[in-house]
Amino acid sequence: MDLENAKVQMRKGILEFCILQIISRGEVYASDMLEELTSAKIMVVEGTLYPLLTRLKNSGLLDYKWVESSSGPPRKYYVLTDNGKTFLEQLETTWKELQESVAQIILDSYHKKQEASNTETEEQA
Amino acid sequence: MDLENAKVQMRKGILEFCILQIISRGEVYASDMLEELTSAKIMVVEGTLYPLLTRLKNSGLLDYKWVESSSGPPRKYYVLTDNGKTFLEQLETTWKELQESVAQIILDSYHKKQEASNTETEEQA
DNA sequence: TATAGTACTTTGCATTGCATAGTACCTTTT
DNA sequence: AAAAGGTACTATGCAATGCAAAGTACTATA
Repeated sequence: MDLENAKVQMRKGILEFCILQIISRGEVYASDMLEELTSAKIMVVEGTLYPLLTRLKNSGLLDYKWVESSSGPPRKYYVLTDNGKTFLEQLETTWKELQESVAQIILDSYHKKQEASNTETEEQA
Repeated sequence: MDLENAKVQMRKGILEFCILQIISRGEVYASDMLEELTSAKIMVVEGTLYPLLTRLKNSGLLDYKWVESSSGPPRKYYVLTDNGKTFLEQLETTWKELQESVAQIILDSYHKKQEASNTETEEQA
């Protein structure tokens, strides 16, 4: 069982949320998104990002426009559609709920270990 | 783009962590794990849980023993191995880091929207 | 013109949760 | 005793998504 794989799997499913968040700041193109993610210590590769952007565009959550670049090839700048904004809010709620769920499990584990520890102490006394 | 699917995808990758957490409390069998997860609002089905338990056992993170039940068929009680305990700690760190990463992205989005908003105000003045 | 850098596209693969079907064991009912 | 019901576990095809890698396209520089 591989910690690196666990990190990858944990990342799955939240990237969509993170990308929509980043795009919600305003027009942005793929390479900048990658930098933002990396800056937040979420390492993602282009083979992941581009298909994801395509999926989101095809689902009507994103729009894009081509913008000529003064330092290389043209860039695809993405923005959220209204549907995208709505969906992002829903994802934010979902993410919060998930965090709370996990926190509850951790807290319950802590309490039950305390209970078990107290029980053992009583048995020794 | 389906919110329910997004929930499923967000769940992927963290179930392993949640299950190890639950088992870290002490011996527990599958149905009780399902109840604990459901109680924390993480809805998981047996077709997910059992293969996961098998994978964790095969990876040396879990051990189990059969216990006769007074109210039905025998049950498989799982416990963490030492490797399992170590790995769980690593997963807890990984989860925390992921939360922080997401929080940073959200915070950056908030700040950048603020900047954009301030810029627009200045332009109007 | 060739090379380098940048941006985007494509695709096979690995992993994992879901849905579903099925097996097995024990208890209760007929 | 046999059948039905309840509980626990097993197996598998499928969908979804991130990774790794290969490739295309555009622009700037050598």
